[in-house]
Amino acid sequence: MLKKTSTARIILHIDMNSFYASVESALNPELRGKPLAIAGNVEERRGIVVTSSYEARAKGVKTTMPVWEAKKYCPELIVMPPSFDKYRKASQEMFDLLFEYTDLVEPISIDEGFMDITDIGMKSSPVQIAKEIQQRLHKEQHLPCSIGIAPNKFLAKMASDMKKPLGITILRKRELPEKLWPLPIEEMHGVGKKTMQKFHQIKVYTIGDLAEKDEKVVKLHLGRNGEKLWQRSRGIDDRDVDPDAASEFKSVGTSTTLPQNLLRIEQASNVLRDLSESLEQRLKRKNVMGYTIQLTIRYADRKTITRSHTLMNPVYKKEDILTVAHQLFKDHWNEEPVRLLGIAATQVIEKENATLQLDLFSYKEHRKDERLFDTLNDIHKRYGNRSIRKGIEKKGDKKHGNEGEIE
DNA sequence: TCTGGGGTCCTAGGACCC
DNA sequence: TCTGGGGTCCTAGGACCC
Repeated sequence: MLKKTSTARIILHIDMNSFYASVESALNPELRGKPLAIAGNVEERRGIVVTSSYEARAKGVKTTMPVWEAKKYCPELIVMPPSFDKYRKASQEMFDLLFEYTDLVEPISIDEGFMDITDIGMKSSPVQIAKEIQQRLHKEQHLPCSIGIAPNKFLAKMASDMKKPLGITILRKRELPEKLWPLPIEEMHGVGKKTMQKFHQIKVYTIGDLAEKDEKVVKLHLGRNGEKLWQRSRGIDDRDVDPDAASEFKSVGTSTTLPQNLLRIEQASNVLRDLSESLEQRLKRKNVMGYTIQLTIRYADRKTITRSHTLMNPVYKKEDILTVAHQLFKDHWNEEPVRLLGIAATQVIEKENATLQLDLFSYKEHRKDERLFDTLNDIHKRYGNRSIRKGIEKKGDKKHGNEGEIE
């Protein structure tokens, strides 16, 4: 009997085309066939194109382009603000359809995901399955997608990119020299501007150049990331399709580019209050709490700093978030004009688990020192995390030694 | 008077513990 | 007399992706 690990896998990468624009067109047929862009606050400076229809792209409209520039290329451009609730709903329906085929679906973002169809390819071929999925998404939900079929995630992802919109591309290992290797190195998933420059320095301009390079040379110049990319360029990628991977949030954050640069602490306080409120809403909806609050400040020159503080107990309430964020701002703002402010909760934990751990913690610590229930008040007084712990340990030692310990 | 907002992962140093 | 070595947590920044 063959070992399961030695069996070649069949992985699909489903990539929705111009997702936000497609959802708008699906819901409003009058938009179909027209140049459409989804963009943020059009009046203000943050108005940039998030997604555009293929009709708009044909005129030169590109993602991240400011709206005024996009309109220069395409005066008849229809510009709509994003409606994330609609997109989330459409995304849910899209993934529901994928889950009809297998449980091995891993959502990667709102508009793309992997499927492992190794074990369902008996009755029909992988291409037939991909075609059926593509046609059903198109007919039932009016949403176009491209699909890549390959023996691993990396190649499936590269394959789905090769033909858009509504493409289906198979990428077999033996086809790498003619299909993958001629591509410029910056088209490789995981290679951005900086990594591209590093590759150019060692005369790597295509994915094929990388595949043929000595692994040691690549490692020397690019470290572990280089090693990983070298493997990928040769079609090696063992990562599993993990349906649970995306369900565990690691951080939740919210940020805003200000209409005008901000100069006074009172202005910052108002913005931070709004951000804290918005973050509370989002944490509530996801049913999570965070141990660490992180503040982001972007200055007028776009230099960006992050400062964070980890708490003894996870928080989600806007008052608690604001207290920490405000303190971080006071401690670290260099008084130069601020372009953007953001607050994120990291070290995130599900609320039920948090409550459970809080109870255990409280029980355990309560026996040592009642004052622990005032953790957040302590933060008001600008206690650091460590000083709180230290203070309590000392007190506990004096009072009862270690007798309060459960473990 | 370009360049949003949501994330993830990785690295690296210092503190601290054993 | 000279300072190990492994492990974890916290913090900050960088790179990348959609």
